[in-house]
Amino acid sequence: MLSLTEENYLKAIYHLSDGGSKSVLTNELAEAMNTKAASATDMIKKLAAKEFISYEKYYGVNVTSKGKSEALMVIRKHRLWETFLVEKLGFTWDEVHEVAEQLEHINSHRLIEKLDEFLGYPKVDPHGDPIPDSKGKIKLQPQITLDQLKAGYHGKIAAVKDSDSNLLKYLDKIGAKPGTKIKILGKEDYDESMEVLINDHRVFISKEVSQNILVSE
Amino acid sequence: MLSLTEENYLKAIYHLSDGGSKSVLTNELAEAMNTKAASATDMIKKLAAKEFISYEKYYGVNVTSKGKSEALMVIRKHRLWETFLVEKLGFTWDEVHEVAEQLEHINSHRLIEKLDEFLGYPKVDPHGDPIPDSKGKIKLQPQITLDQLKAGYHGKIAAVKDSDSNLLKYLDKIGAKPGTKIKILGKEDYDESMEVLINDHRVFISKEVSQNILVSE
DNA sequence: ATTATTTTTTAGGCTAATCTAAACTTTTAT
DNA sequence: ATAAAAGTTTAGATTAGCCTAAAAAATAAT
Repeated sequence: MLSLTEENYLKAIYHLSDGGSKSVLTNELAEAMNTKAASATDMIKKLAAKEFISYEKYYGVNVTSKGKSEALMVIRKHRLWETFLVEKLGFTWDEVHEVAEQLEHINSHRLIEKLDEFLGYPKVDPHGDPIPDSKGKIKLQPQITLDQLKAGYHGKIAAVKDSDSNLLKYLDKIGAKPGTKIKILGKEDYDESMEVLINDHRVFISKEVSQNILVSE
Repeated sequence: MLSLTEENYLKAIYHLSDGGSKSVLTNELAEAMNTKAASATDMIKKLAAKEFISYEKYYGVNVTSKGKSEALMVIRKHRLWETFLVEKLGFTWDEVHEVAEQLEHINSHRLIEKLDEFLGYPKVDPHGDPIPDSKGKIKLQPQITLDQLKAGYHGKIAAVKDSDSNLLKYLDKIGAKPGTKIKILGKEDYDESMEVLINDHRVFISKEVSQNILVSE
């Protein structure tokens, strides 16, 4: 059984490692957790002792398969709760993250299965991120950010990065929700800003914004 | 802001003091919290310093009005979550306590108001206990336990004490739910066991059980 | 290839919540 | 009214998670 803090560290490691595909450095982790490197080292040792990660001094950490499934369960809970907050309680998608950060640590297998059922077994959360199933299986979507594409591209918004509430508010304002069709009308070479078509509206977006929009097709 | 542990101690003090109407002794509190008296003393000092309780050495603690409203908010959350678990997720009433103990510590004013709305502003939880409103107002029902009454009494089950899951399972089995009519057919002087009529069924119950059934009228 | 810089780890301390054992108060019993 | 018992508090340790400062290792720069 992991403590709340251990769970948060493990989740951060999982995300920073892109789902376990690369190793994570102590400083990266410390920054993500808003702590100091010394604290991260302490926690790394603890998680390594419990075999959720593997760790070679000075060379960073890797998530074990045990760690992966544990992290995926936390992510499952987080995303199911986010879905609940938006679908059932009428939260806007920029409000949910903080609360879901708390709810994801509630420990009850039965609760999460019942919640999943209540929500109708959703496949993605309100930001378009896939929800791992009860076995921890997750559908990794091809993650291309909009900024990597050229004028003329058209496709669908698959997801948006859910880090910052202000960004989410802005994306909501311009109609950039998962599922919406999007087309790049033009791209400025100088700063990589672009004009896009969303819901028949022409919008100018900066590179900073286009980096946070994930598209498919 | 209270820590999770402080919140739990305060809630226990509130309950042990019958909503603030009597003082609570250190040992009582320690037992309720499954800790030792020394730990209870430490926490009592902390809560007293923060003015949630008043405390005179060796003579027990009393909840302040600040403490009362804080405790009532925790109880509000607990009972709303219990209602959610039963009404929306299909939990049985004997399963909810443990999970609600965790959920009651989620910190989000908005969440609890939205949840209340989603549930249709319920007045009582699945055990029949009143739910404090958003201002902390609670409707104290006349709390008479069945064991204090005599043969011939008839009335309605107002609530059941929700301490023990096994007791709740048993009460469910004999049909003793809040709202159900109940009549005392006979009472045995020797051990105060009684025969009662619930839903047209005659049931023998021990004093231990009748002490956990609260009736009204 | 040595030195300088950056990164990481270790050492030692702090706070919250717990414990045991000892000291102190209050209550009960003779 | 004093001694015994019960209850409470204090003193001193422990663990988890965090910190700063110093030491050690890896990387970069001359």
